[in-house]
Amino acid sequence: MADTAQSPTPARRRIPDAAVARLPVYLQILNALIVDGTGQLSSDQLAALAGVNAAKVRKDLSYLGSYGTRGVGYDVAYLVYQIKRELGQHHEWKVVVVGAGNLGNALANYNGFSTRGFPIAGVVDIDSSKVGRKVAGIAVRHIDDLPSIVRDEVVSIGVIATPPASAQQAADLLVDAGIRSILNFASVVLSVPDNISVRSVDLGVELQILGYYEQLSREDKPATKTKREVAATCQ
Amino acid sequence: MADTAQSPTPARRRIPDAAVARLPVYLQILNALIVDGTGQLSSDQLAALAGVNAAKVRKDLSYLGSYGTRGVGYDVAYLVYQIKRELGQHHEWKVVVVGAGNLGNALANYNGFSTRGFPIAGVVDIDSSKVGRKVAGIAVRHIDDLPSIVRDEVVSIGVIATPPASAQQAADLLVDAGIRSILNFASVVLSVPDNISVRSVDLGVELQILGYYEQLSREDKPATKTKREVAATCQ
DNA sequence: TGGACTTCGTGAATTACTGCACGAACGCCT
DNA sequence: AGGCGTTCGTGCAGTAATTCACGAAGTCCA
Repeated sequence: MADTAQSPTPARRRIPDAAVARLPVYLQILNALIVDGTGQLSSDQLAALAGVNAAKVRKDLSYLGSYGTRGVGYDVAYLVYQIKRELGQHHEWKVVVVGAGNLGNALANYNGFSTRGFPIAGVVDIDSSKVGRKVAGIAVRHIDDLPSIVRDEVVSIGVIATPPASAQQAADLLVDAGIRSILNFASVVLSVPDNISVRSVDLGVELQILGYYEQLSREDKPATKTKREVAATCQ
Repeated sequence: MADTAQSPTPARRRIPDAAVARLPVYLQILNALIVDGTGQLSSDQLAALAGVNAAKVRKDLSYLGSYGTRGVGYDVAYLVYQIKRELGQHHEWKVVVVGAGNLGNALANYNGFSTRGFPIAGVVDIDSSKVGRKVAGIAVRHIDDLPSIVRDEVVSIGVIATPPASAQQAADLLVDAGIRSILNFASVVLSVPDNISVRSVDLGVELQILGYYEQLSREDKPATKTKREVAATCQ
């Protein structure tokens, strides 16, 4: 998925990476269902909502323990509780954003962070002219303050929203400040120590992947279709 | 994967999905090397720069054809040419952005789109008060104009940068307008016909995945380490 | 020219993930 | 209480992806 990522230090206890990546999606769906007042649902229903196979849902959930009821399904609220526990979402993880440009701005203003348990402890930038400016109610601070922000606010995750040329430097500073989990939006491959987790989201890469499949489908259509391919493509 | 993604209609000709996701990364690195004046490089070197295994690099590149020279390595410029060909990057794919909020703004201002062959043909929003405002030199248009923009500008890819509640509606409109590839930044699972490719990037999900591994590493450290896990975690 | 050295390309082995299929457990209804 | 229908949990087979390991093909230099 989302997918472009350096391997996030798979210190795997037991849950497969692929399942870990799906649990937050289930969680998101279940949270929405709670608002709707849904109390129970089956793996079939959840699978439909998540756009995956029902067996996969059951297997993914089974990594958490046996929390379903045969003949009935899963209790939504309880499942939310268990997924949160497994993901470590029972307490908040504070986030610091490096880079107060367009993207940093958008990220700071993005509600999804704080509402999903990742409050923004600070936004820093290397450009002194940006320091002091307010972003989503938070004053931008100078990158030199990074170590003290991380220490004082107990920040766990660093988000890199700098231009590509500064991203490695930002990563180094985050690591020096004691951060061990980095979400990188710059389109460069970061070099970090082995015990640091990095996930990279590169918008350009995502588009290029889409472009590949777009091209593929265009090649397929006009050509005299090979049966196999058509079977896979058509609805 | 960037991970979080609905399967992008794998109408696979031959290249495995996992390799398709890595080719853009290689391309990015190689483009930077051209600027540096590097003419040749080995799979080992490229692997180091991409943070992957050398055998994987060779296998990925072998899907393009046999363009390396034994004993020497790969010609950077030629490799760039071949990867671009395979990814369908020899011509540009136009993009339309739906949603002119914070994220839409950041995306429109993001250089990586146009410089990597994905020029923005338009930005649309449902909110009339935003229509006409300039975003990165482009005037925001009303979402009702979407079909004509897509038709007139020959747009191939739609980017959804709306609030979650409007994302499905945006997807429906994009599909109706003839778009078959969608990059979704809203944190909802979109429901689209089978012949449409969707990739979803959910910032919250990315953080939650990081949170999981962060928690995992914290559990491991203080505990009396199981040898296997330590071997996997330590540098 | 020939031998030493490098590096690619790829079959085969390994590992990870998916999806099926079925037994087990539960609720409901009579 | 017992049988019926539903849905979970999981062993297993199949598929996809990764990694190893080695032969083939090239360069370079004496």
